[in-house]
Amino acid sequence: MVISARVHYACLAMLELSVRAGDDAPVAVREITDRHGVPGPFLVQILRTLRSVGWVQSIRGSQGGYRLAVDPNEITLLDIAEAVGCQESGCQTGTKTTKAGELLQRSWEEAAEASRGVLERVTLGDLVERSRHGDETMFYI
Amino acid sequence: MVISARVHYACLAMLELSVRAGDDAPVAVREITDRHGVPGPFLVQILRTLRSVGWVQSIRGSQGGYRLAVDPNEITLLDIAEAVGCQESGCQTGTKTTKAGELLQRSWEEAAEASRGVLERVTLGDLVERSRHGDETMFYI
DNA sequence: TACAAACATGATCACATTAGTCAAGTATGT
DNA sequence: ACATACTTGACTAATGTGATCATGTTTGTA
Repeated sequence: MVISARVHYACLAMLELSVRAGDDAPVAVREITDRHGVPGPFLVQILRTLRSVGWVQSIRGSQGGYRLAVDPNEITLLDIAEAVGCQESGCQTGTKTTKAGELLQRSWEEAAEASRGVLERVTLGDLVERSRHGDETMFYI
Repeated sequence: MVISARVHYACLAMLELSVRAGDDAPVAVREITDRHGVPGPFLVQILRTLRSVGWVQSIRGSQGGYRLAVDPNEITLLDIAEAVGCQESGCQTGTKTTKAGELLQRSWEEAAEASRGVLERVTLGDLVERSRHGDETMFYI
């Protein structure tokens, strides 16, 4: 599970749209880039992807922008990461299939599963909640 | 935590050297590449790194090769991954420091920590053990 | 209707990393 | 001496990522 800038930006955008889900007016790309310092044209690329999976809706023309098209409680960080494309750490090398190779491969998969497990337990709704309240939770070490 | 081919190969080599730690003769690069199908010159590069951190010893000349220089029970997969260099998924983007950005960053770190946790609980000794016995353990889902 | 705001789309680029190769050199056992 | 095997440094090719640009289309508003 590699968290690229693309994934980070996508989550920032989805989070911003979640926070402003109740607004009448859609959110312009410009507003997101200004607030979070995300490069504009790059964010447009990412929003296109998010639209193609149906999580955001775009409104064209003047006063246009983007709007969340799903329930923030139904979308997890893992969903977003997978949607905008993060390479799985599958590590497909041309190694012969040996016992050692299999054992290692299994460990890599367990590790990947562990991090996926964390990300699939965090929804946009959770983060909106945390950003509004004091955020005293977490760090259950 | 990205598991690159380099990391995979490094672990294969360390595992092979662990299994044959009791042998009199050192293990030639050629033997590892033949057994596991790892590209030779690339493995040499990796072994150089492993030697620089003191985990393997090289014996030059005819009948030379490599030998494990540490206790297999003291080295974990995480150690090896970090030694041969795997990029941390720190995701340092130029985003402004916003509440949303911080919350996300914290999630990325928790996810990375989870996968590191898995890898730091697997030692070379464990894998040697598993490869010798039937390997009925694991898959604690 | 004209215009500006704002999204749509496709092409393109620079850069870093990764995987892998090559060549020339050095050490050592037989 | 000679073959084996490690040493070292430079080098290449492919890939992915982050990012930009130009051009087009839609739509609200004066």
